[in-house]
Amino acid sequence: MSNKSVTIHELASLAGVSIASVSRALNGKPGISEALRSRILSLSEEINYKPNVMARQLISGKTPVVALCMPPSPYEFSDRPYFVHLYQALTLYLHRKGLVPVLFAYENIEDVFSQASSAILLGATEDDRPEIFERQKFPYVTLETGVGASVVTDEANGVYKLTHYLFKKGRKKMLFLGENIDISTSQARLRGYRKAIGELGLEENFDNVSRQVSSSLSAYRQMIAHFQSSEPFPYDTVICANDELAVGVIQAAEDAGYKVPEDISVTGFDDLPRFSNKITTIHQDIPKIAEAAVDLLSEQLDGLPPRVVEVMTRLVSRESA
Amino acid sequence: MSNKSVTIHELASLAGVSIASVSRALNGKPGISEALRSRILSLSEEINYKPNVMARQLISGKTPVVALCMPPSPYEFSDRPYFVHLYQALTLYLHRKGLVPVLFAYENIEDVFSQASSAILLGATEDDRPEIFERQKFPYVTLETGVGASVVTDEANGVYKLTHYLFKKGRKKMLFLGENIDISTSQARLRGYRKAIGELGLEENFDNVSRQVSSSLSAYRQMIAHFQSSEPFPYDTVICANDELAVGVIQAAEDAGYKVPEDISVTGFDDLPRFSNKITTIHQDIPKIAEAAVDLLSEQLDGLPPRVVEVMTRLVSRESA
DNA sequence: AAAACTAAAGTAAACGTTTACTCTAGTCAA
DNA sequence: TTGACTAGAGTAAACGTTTACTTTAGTTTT
Repeated sequence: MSNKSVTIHELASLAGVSIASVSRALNGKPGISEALRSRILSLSEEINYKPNVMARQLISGKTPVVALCMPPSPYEFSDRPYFVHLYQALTLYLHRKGLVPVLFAYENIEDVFSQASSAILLGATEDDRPEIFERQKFPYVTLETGVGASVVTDEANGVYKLTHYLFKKGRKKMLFLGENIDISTSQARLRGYRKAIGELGLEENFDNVSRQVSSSLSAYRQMIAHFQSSEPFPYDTVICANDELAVGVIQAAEDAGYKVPEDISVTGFDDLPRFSNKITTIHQDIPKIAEAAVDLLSEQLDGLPPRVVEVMTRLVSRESA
Repeated sequence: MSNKSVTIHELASLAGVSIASVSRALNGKPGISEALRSRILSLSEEINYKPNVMARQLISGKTPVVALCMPPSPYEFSDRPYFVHLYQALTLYLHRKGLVPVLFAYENIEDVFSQASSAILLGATEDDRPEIFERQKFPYVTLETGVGASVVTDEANGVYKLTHYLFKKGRKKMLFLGENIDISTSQARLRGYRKAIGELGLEENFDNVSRQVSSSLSAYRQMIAHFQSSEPFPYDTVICANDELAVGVIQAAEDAGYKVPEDISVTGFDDLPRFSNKITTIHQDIPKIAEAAVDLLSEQLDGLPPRVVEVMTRLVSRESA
């Protein structure tokens, strides 16, 4: 475990060639035989050579700034805890790759082109940012869109498994509570619920919390209204599209005199640390998502064709269901 | 407006000295006369010389990573919209100074020492992170603590002015609604209220929302309870310690049949874009705060003595009061 | 007044790459 | 067979700093 990292010179002398050849091999530049190129590439792999980012920057004259483009503010909130965790993981992996993260608000999208050299788009499932980037031929990666270079999670499958799990636990009357159901990530979650409900032959019920400044508060008010209008409450389970909604639902249920999970089971989605001690939810592997996004971005910068990476979710059973 | 930025060579030849002398002058290194040093410094200022960050990094062998340390999660929420806006502004200014931002969760504080070379501590008014950093002699800047290198805002004065403003508008029975009143930033806001109330000879009333997963929801429930226990509501104004609380209070008031601002005036604090169309609030100049924090950090890295910078707040009058 | 020291300045190497330019040897056309 | 061409390799300059080392000249010591 040497502290000093290996340089292009060492790699070159190990391969018995000049540093120019190594550089050409590594960067896919012409002027080198395929035989030598692949020999250098595998040797580089073997001794775990990582090009020094600063030397590269110095010669190219620019810092590789990656714009972390936050979601449209009122639509999907940029400060949803899920996104904040993602910002954190992304900055870490970007830094490890020698890329410099800068956060950009949705409103400042035009600045991205002048101030950054690539971008990761968060919460871009519905807006037209991908088109703008496409038109500018600006390298970018999206999350959850599934087109171009994109990281997606098997959200639908997560809810699907959850619904089956709840059924096995004896739940029969399940309500799906979505938020901003017109955006595709909400729809994916709903789709998973629908598929399971169909297979189980149960009645399908869903309710949509309209976008508001506070998800928890909106869910709370909606559920309170529910409890007041129909007594007793006709469902034994509320499947929420995210953890914040679940928090509001649980609070509402308790305020209305119901016991969770005895009277009503409540589930979330995301498994955010803030709530993680209580809620049965579907875990998002945020570090893995971030890592995949950064890898895809590197590939974009290397001119490789875009691809879609899928990250799996995992059911986490806790006390709310 | 030349595109190419000026290098140390040009500066040196303009001054008629060698680049070594320039470097020494700029970095406060010994081996140069005071006369020459100040001449170079002022010339450098004049032609707006900015040292190339990448060359510096290359020679020093390390990237200047700045840890953006998020607040303790359950205590002050790392995803409070105020902080998210701050992250954004901070990454921008750090990048402009050639520093690389990486977000760190409160839990990962130990990683900071191995992965970063300086830090900005957000929401560090109560926890012991400053002490840890002090002990490690690790360069850092805090927000709102007022000790060491720190950016503070005149929060108390903001609420003070707001209270006077409301009084002028004819309001007499004002309730202050704080959140986590044991943390110093909440206390500063309360202090401003108290001072004004004392001067005006009014009755002092304050209520504290205990920390919960959702500020808006907690405020909402607390106000609903208020409305139910005492009818009619004994206050004509609710001064909230932040915008999120105000959202909950306004919603609660409307649900309880009160009109805002006719029956009850409600004010916030922070002036976050998400709410900015409606709420009378106290504006925080987030870009200026971020810039000041980054400047202080640079000074720390240059070995300058720590100082406290104060950023002013501004009353923004809108329709909720 | 010469030797020894020292402060202030300059010179050049180094950091780890990329790339323009040069060299070599093999291939091809005439 | 020779000259022109070319693919594949090497050499060295460049990017903009910092810093170890050297030089210069002024000051002190004896």
